[in-house]
Amino acid sequence: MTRNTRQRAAIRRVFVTAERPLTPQEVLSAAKAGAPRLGIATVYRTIKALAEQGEICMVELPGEPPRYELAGKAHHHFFHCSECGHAYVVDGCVGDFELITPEGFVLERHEIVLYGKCSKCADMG
Amino acid sequence: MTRNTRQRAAIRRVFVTAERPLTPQEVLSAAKAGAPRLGIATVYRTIKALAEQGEICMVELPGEPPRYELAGKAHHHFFHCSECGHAYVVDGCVGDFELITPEGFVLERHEIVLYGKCSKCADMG
DNA sequence: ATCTCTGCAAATGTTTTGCATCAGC
DNA sequence: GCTGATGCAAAACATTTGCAGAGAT
Repeated sequence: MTRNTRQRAAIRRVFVTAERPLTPQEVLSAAKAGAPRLGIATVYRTIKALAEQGEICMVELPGEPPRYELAGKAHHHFFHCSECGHAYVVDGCVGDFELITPEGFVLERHEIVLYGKCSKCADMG
Repeated sequence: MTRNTRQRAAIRRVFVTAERPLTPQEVLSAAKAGAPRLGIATVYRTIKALAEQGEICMVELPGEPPRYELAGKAHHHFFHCSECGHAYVVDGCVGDFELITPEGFVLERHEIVLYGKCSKCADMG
């Protein structure tokens, strides 16, 4: 990750302007605007490198391929639209999860995933 | 799904006795006790059929392959042990998720996933 | 000019499918 | 004996890796 190539610049720009976590395929499509001959292998390699440097982080939702977003955001979760399939950021958090943690288990982290229709898809339906 | 074969009986028995959701590979290993020449393709096909009939249901956790468990249980979530990788059932639920649902979004369903160490792994560490 | 990065294509790992054979009914 | 179910092997699909050549410094 030492050289500043056209491909990497394009991929970084995609993450900076994205409003939701993106799959590698979405990154490829979007970054091709700035680097037409970009290949999927380069996307995977660059994502891996950016994640290792802590610039982006992985977002995993149940039954979905990994997505990636800029790192350093406040604690948040996601709303997964059953219509368009996009994952939207949901700020904040509710619930005391220690209450349902079984005896003897050590709770370190939690994830909440909301499902339903996003405002766009709810309007259309 | 009309014939009652040795393989299907073995796979059904595995789900009935399981205390946590199982991956297809885990089902294969466990069911081989009752059907030695069982192949992974049969496991996948039988799981699909049992799920379509509503006997079992799919459990998807972030970044994990699908697991399956007997259907018809009360509302519950899962605790995913970062040490042994098993998914444990967590009964009940906390939090009012409407509170964090964005304006205009329609909330239909939610998932909570807890992460940390299960009692066995916590004892050893 | 050097040496990293890229794109292609082949390898990998998981799930699905085709097909000849086996076995429930 | 029919016909659905099985096991094997090949196909499909997403991700990773090898390698020769392109390009940043």
